[in-house]
Amino acid sequence: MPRARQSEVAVLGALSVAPMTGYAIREAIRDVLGHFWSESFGQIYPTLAALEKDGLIERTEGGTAKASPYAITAAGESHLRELLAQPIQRTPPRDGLMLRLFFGRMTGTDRCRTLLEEVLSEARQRLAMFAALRAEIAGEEQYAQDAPYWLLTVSAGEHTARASIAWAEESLAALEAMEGKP
Amino acid sequence: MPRARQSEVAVLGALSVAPMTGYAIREAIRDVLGHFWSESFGQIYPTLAALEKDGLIERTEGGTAKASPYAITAAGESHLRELLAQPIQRTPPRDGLMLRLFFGRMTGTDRCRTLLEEVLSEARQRLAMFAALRAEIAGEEQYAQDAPYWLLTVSAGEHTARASIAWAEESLAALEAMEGKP
DNA sequence: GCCCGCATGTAACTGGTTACATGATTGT
DNA sequence: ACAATCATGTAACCAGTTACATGCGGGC
Repeated sequence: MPRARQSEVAVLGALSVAPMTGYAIREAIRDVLGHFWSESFGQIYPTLAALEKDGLIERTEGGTAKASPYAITAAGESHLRELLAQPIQRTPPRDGLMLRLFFGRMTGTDRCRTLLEEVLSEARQRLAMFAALRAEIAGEEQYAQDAPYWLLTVSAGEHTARASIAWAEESLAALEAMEGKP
Repeated sequence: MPRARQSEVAVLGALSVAPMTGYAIREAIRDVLGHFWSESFGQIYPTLAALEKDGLIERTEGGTAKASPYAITAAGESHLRELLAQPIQRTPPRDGLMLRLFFGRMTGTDRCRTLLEEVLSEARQRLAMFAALRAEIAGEEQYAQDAPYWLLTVSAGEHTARASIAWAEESLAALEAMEGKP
C-alpha cells in the first residue's frame, strides 16, 4: 500500500487554477497555500515531468517569452478529481514545540515562557498575514469561483492562530502561577 | 547541516520520566503524546541502541522478569537538556484536508461537507479524549512535578480541537450559503 | 495446547529536503 | 556590465514508515 504522492495533488491542483511554470507553482504554493502546504523545487520538477509523461499536463506555447507554462489537460482534470476524492493522507504528528513543553521540567519555566512568547508573536503575525491574504483573494475577480473555497482554508488558519494566542496567554499565566509555589 | 534526529529527543525524554522498555516507550508516546507526536518501532529500537552505545541510557537489572527496561543516565539527562534547548525543528506543513478544501471547486460542495463533518466528529472525540487524559494525569501523583507541563500540551490540544469545531461549523454554514447562489 | 500480548529487532523502501549547478531575462 | 530574479534541473542524503521475522510468558 504505497503512500500517495501528495506532491502530485498539489501541483496538479495549482495547474487546475491557471497555467504556470514550475517556478510560479512554487511561489503560488508558498504564498497562498503556505500556511498548510509546502513543496520544494526538488519535488516540483520531477512531478511535472511525470505528469507530462502521463499526458495529465502539457506545455503551452509561448505565453511569456521566457518559458512555456504547463497547463492541465482534460485527463489531468479528471485525474485530479479522483485524487481529491481519495481519503486524506494524514502525516503522523511531530510537534517539536509540544515536545519541549511536555518535558519542560528538564529545562524549567523560563525556557517554556520563551517558547510561548514566540508562539504568541508568530500567531499574531499570522493573523495579519491572513488579513492580507483575504484582501488579495477578494480582489482577484477572475478567481471568483474558487474564492469561497480558498477562504475556507484562510478561515481555518485564523481560527487556529486565535486558538494559539488564547492558549499561549493562558499557559503563560499558568507558568507564572507555577513559579509561585515550585 | 544535518537535521536533528527528533526521535532521540522523544525517546530520551520518555526515559527521563521513568525507566521503560522500548515497547513501553511506544505505548507511552502513543497514549500520552499521541496528539502531537508519534514514533514507530522501526525508529525506537535503533535509537535506543545508539543511545546506549553513547552511554546516555543503560539497561537496568531485572525489573520485571520478562525484559530489562532502559534508564536514563546522568550524561543522558544533560544531553536531553541540551537537545530541548535547541531551536525547534519545524516540519513543513502538509495538510491534506486543507488541500482538498482549497481545490474544492473540482469536487463540489458535497465532498467538502463530508470532509467538514468528519472534522467535527473527530474534534469532538478528541475533546473527550483530552478530558480523560486530564483526569489520568491528575490521578498519578508520582508525576506531580511533571503534571503542570503535561497539562500545557493537553490544553493546547483542547484549544485546537475547539477551534476546529468552531471553524467547521462556520464553514458548513458558508457551504450552505454558497449552494443558494452557485 | 494455543492464542494473545509483550518484546525486540531488521531490511527495504520512499517521499521529501538540501545543496549544487546552470543559464536566460530584465532592470539599473 | 552587472546584479537580481526567473527558471530548470539533478544528485545525495536522510528521517521515518511499513512489513517482515522471531521468541517468550501468561491466561484460557
